[in-house]
Amino acid sequence: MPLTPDEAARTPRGEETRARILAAALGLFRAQGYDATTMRAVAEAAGVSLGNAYYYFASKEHLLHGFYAQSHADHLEAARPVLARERDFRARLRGVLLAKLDTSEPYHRFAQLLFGAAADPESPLNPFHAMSADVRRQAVALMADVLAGAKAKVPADLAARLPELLWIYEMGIILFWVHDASPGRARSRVLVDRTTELVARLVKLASNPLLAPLRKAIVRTLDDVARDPSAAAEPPPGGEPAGRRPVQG
Amino acid sequence: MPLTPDEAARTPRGEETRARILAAALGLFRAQGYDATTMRAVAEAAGVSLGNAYYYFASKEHLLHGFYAQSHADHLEAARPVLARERDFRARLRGVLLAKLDTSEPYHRFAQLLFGAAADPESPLNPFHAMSADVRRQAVALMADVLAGAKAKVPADLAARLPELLWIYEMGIILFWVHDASPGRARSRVLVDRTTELVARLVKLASNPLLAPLRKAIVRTLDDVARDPSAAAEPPPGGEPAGRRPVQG
DNA sequence: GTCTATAACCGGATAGAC
DNA sequence: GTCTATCCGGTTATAGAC
Repeated sequence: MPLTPDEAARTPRGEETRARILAAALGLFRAQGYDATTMRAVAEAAGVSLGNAYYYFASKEHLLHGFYAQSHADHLEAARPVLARERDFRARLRGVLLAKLDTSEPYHRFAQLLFGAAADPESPLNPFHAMSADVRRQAVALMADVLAGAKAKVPADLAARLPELLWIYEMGIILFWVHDASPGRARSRVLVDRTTELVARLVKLASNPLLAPLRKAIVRTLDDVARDPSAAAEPPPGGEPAGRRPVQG
Repeated sequence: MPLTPDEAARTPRGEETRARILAAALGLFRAQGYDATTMRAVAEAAGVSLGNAYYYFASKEHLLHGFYAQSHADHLEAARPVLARERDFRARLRGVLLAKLDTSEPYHRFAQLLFGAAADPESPLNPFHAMSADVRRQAVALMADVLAGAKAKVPADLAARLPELLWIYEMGIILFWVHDASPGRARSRVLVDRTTELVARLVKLASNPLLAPLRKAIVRTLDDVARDPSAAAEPPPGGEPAGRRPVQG
């Protein structure tokens, strides 16, 4: 049973075929959405057989994985100038989030689906899931950068957790954006505008000695809880379980 | 084209058949999960034909709708004693959330799927979606009750928004719970324990005059944003669109 | 209006030959 | 690595019975 060469040895030709399939899929997803795009259409557009498409991507969902990577790369690129220019925490945060919305806009319809898959813990696409740990780490790292490059003073205990908190906040923004039907997603941009200011004020408040007890309580809770919330059952060493996702979809 | 009698005229016999199908589905979902449960199996377990099952439930997803209703009814029931007994805000909130976890526990595996569907704005199951507005309203109403029955003093502007905020908080708890693989979902219970205390402290702080400007800014943002975040395109009056969910799934 | 039975369509996924 | 053939299950359609 030759499994798909997900991260495994890749020949140059295989690599090219794989890329062609992914590109075809992303193009169709963007043009028609996810459901309307059949694996058969993807295969045809890529000029390969249906079976061959499945050789490279174990399921239709796995094709979405390529989207995450692409999306984050685009985001990094768009955020670069902001991070280079701004030193104010709020300005950095705001710029990075708006960059996220900008780069995601062409995929708005499609992103809804992503969020659906992302909420399913069994899905390999779930950002909490081990397989996507990489994507999540990178997103958190970006928030760490937002913070590190700012002149804001943040208590050490909070600073350790803040990037993760900001990432969760970013997820919330994206969730709103996904549901946002306003023209040009204007309301999402307003939301970023408003809430980044609030976040900045809260972070500033966190240094207030009067609020130290509360801050410490919050950080302690985070510490206790942050031990990988998705520490799900390890996959049995040396092989896939008998059926993949045997129970839930 | 006779459509399914969703809210429409129901004869007693039809009502009974409908209930039998739903019960069969919920049982199978709970026992085997969603994917593993075929519509054919549901029909067989309910003692009806496949066609008949589709006569009552337009799609497999629609069966999930029954779950929301059942789940909330169970929650209300379990929360009743707590709400009758406790007057302390934090105790009420904690009791209600733990009741939610308790009543949801048998459906833990299955609930993951629900969350997947819930994140999809096109899905009729999405709690933000109009079709489920009812379910959401009820959940928010429960939180309003948590607040109203408590002796806590909350500034009026915040009090108006707090039930919704608490509901979002509840959603976050559920999201964590869905991903919680600890035995007996112990970590989720700890999370409720810890965070309800933090929430109570925050609510108490909200009355502090020193923090009034921040509170007002937050409430104003909420007011501006709360104008139905999912005000998606109205469905064309007088009929279903040509294809349902033509683009996204 | 409620229901059965059956056949068919469609698309995701798999098996096994080349 | 790639293909063709096939399976499986959600969904639809039809035709008719109570």
